[in-house]
Amino acid sequence: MIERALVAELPARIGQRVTLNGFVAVLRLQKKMQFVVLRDHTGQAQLLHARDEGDDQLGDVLDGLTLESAIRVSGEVVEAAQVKLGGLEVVLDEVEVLSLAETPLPMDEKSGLDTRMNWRFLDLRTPEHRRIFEVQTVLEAAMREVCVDQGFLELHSPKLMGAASESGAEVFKVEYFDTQAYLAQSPQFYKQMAIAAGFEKVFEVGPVFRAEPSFTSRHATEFTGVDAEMAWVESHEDVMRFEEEWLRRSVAAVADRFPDLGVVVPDVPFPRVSMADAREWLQRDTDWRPGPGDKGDLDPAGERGIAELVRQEHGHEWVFLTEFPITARPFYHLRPADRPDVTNSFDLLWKGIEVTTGAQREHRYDVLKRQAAELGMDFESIGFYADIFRFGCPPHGGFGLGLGRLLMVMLGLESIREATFLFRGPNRLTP
RNA sequence: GGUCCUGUGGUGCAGUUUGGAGUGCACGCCGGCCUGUCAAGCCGGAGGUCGCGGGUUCAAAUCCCGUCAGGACCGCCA
Repeated sequence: MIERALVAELPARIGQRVTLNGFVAVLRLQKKMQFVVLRDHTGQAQLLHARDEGDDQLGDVLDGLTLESAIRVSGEVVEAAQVKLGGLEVVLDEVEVLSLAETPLPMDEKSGLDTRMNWRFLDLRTPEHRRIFEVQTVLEAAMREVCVDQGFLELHSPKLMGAASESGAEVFKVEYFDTQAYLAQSPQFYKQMAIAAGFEKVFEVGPVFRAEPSFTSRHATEFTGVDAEMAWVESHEDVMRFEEEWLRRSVAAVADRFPDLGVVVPDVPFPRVSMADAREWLQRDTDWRPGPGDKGDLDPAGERGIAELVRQEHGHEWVFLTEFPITARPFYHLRPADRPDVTNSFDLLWKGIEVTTGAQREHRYDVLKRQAAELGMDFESIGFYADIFRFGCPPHGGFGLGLGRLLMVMLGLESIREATFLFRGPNRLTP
């Protein structure tokens, strides 16, 4: 393979002949002077060719270029203070068109999000869009590193299931030979199985599937979930203490690597507000009121409202909402002995967007069975799940976090579609 | 699933209220001119079943009904 220079290295290679690979970002072809801007994943650089009067094959090749074509070029790197792009340019002696782009391009930087999604591979050539996934990579690596530091085992639980995983509602059905399978809505039950297996602390980063026709800027039918579960917890407070420190370190890793993003590394502990207090606070200090069909929790407007109140009072972007009423939580959330109307549970909001749900889980077989029955569920029919609690299961708790949502809030993106390599929603299965 | 908004050359828009020839703008595309451009510039050109189907009308991008697609908020959630 030809030794390839990257645009970012060019300042250190002035006076040398280099070979660059990249896309054609700009063409400014004049009669005598031809300028091309080449873009690789590290930056953009101006290429220059002064046309000859006579036979000029190189100039002819440049004349045939189109925007976004993939090219390989060679030439000398020269200092050129007048060049606005980095004060240097490459004087070409060789150009190879590796793949000529058709014209015109089906989208440009002004295109709407849906058009951009249709041509996502072109959209992602934009440096700012690529950046989202550079941030994701650093964020995810940091999350994994903290977990490994803390002795967590990484799980890869199955996504094909014989029975619906969590609530039993809104799961995708798929054909499975001569029977039916479901796509995992959450690794919830498998994380709990790992706890029963004595794994102590586990986490998983993987796809989850939701068959909910949700048309909002923060929902997807397939997204990457980051889940963690810990054994021997005293309450959900232990889970929150882990999560806030885990996030502080993970966000710090991003802020460290990408200082220009202006990401605020949060202080710990994060503010905590019980659901009951949050509702009271909102009704006292804002015009928020419970809507019809109120279940004792908050709607998105309430979540934005409480986040704003917390920001004013504590100067903090994050808030744990705790002690959700049992009406708003699934049967397996643990209810404290002294307050049977609430659960040892929490949501975590960042800038008013829900990024996490967590809880201490009910680990006592008989209690779990009773709570399931109260919601009209036959606990034992959920197959293997009931068995987890029959042969000694540690008290435990954990949480699930939406990676795309976290990125979306972190980068101030308008939609989770931007924070997802290839978005999947109710009306989008391609590309 | 509910409510509201939007579909007009390749892209992004204006035109729709008050019906009158596919009218306009920016970018892109094609051709010409152009020694240093850098949001290149100047001149010329091509490119449209106005999302789709039906209706009203002498006449529909424009009004009405249906339908499809997209968006915002709600419900649901991460």
